[in-house]
Amino acid sequence: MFTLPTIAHALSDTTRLRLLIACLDKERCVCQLVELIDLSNASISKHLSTLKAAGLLESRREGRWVHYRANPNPDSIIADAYALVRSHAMEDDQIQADQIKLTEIDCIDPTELAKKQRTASCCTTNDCC
Amino acid sequence: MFTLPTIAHALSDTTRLRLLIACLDKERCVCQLVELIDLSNASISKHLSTLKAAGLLESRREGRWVHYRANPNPDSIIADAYALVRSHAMEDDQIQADQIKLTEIDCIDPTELAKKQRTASCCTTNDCC
DNA sequence: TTCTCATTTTCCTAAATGAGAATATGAATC
DNA sequence: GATTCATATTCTCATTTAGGAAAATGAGAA
Repeated sequence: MFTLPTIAHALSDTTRLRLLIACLDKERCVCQLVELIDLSNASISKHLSTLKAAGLLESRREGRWVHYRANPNPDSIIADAYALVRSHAMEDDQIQADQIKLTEIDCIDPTELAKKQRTASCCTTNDCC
Repeated sequence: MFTLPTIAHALSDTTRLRLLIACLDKERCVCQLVELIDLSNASISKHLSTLKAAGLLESRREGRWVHYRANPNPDSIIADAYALVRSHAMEDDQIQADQIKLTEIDCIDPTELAKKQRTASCCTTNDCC
């Protein structure tokens, strides 16, 4: 089904690795992941679809929101990929910072996140508008 | 030491995966690997250096020949990568064909291989010269 | 139906990557 | 020392990829 080169390619990008880890133990909606990672929603969406195509994430639509999570009943190769990630990526500084930020994001109503992202679309770095 | 994204990137290319598997259980010189895979020695050499930089292969020079092999005392992350490869890449058709071809290559004197590659440098596909 | 909105897709650009030809390197042999 | 030879590196070109802006999609709300 899923091949090692495809899975390895999905894991070879640090942004994708961060996204996967963010969804390993908890379902996340796209706006939460955009909040975690400082990239456009278009980029996040493309990375998520790469992870999904590799079999590392699955998605579920709920109204206007789409939630991503790790596969709870993975193939053997996917399970081994998860194990590799859990064993050898969690001690990374960026990943640990992400874990902290995710606990903060969990405290915010996703509707608030989405609204913030909507209004900040014209200027992401400075708060001009 | 070696990071998951770097290792995953090395494994994400099928040519590199074939090279790694060819060197998993047996040391191979570059001319044997060029014989296995229909690419220029420049390309093979670059892929090998990528694998080496990721910690997946090590090299040993013996006179004019350079031999590559998997690390016999790997870090935990490298060992897990080897295990992933052994568990989930060996059933691939191309890999199995490689295994057969490698047994044939093992029967040929490397000096013969090198000579053949030297003379065939101008036309790899057809035997015009 | 029309509007709003979260997400995805399309389109484009800039940077990265894979490939081979030509050249360089490092080591044996003459 | 000059030459030969196995491999590595450099250079260039074609293809792929990451990124954002803008348009499209799909679903609830008015």
